[in-house]
Amino acid sequence: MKLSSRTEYAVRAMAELAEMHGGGPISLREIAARQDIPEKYLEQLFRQLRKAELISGLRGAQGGYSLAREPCEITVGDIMRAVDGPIAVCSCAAEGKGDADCERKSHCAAHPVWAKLQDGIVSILDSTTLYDMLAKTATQDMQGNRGGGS
Amino acid sequence: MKLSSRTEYAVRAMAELAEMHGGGPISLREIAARQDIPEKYLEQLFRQLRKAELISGLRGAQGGYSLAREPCEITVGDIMRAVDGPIAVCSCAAEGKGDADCERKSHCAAHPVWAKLQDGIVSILDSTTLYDMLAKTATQDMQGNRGGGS
DNA sequence: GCAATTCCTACTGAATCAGTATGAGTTCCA
DNA sequence: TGGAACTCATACTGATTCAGTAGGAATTGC
Ligand code: FES
Ligand code: FES
Repeated sequence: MKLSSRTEYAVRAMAELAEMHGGGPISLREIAARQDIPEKYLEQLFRQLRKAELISGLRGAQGGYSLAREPCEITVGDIMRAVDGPIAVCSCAAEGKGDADCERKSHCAAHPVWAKLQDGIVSILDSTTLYDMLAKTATQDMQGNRGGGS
Repeated sequence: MKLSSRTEYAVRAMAELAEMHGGGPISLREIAARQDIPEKYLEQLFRQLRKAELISGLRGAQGGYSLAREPCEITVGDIMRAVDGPIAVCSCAAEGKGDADCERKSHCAAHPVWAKLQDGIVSILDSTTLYDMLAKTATQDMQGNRGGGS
């Protein structure tokens, strides 16, 4: 029940890209440096993001990457699926599997729970766009919960 | 973003135990057989569930396991934490970590998303009890979606 | 033409995970 | 009283996945 580093990195990098949206393309190197992500690793992720048509790359000197759509049109779920494949809480409750799931499913007490969990996760991920993310970091007061309780 | 087999097995086994709740203790072997889970593996999980005081074991011949509380008092979250440790969507957003998290957190655009996700997951897991699970499998009509496509 | 950059494949070392093996301690029953 | 049926505990292993690296080809601006 944990996010992969691919997802964590990819989302952070995309947020960075969204923040710069509108200007020219930004080099992978710059993003990697600003977010402290291994360059070569991020390169791999960007290739997948590009294949998913979330970003577009511009080769050559002065090249770089930029968003392929508006920030409000890219969700965290999109990013996650691009780098990690379909979202699946467990093999018995994955998205995009019409019928050929677990044979046990019909009489399994656990299945409705996994389905509900899957649904909850997907709906959060799919309803949060890059735009939302930036907006939230700007109005940072709701997160300002510091001062450890004893 | 996937459940461990520990969790999947443990929840299924606990559901089995809940179904039998009220009668005498049930042997691990029987549960393992009915749910098709490797015996020795399940034994390991049961030891953890016992330490977490979710079940209690009775040794010797005719011994076995039984729930240590009522089914409505045991949540899926309890089971999960018992076998897999604290629930943490990522290291930056784990439960029970007051302050010493990621240093990046305060200006990280991704963090609110992880926090929300974490929160959503935990609230589903903590609000579903074994009792709820059994009730849902009883009224199985909402799940009765069969008949292969094409 | 050369420097900066994206694009692509393959590899590796480490960590985690699922599952086994083995044996000791306990209790019921014949 | 002995043994069968259990739980309890620890340690090990093999497989798989994951995070990260290496090396190089193709493209473009200056
Ligand atoms: S084991 Fe597959 S649905 Fe429960
Ligand atoms: S990287 Fe830790 S909160 Fe975003």
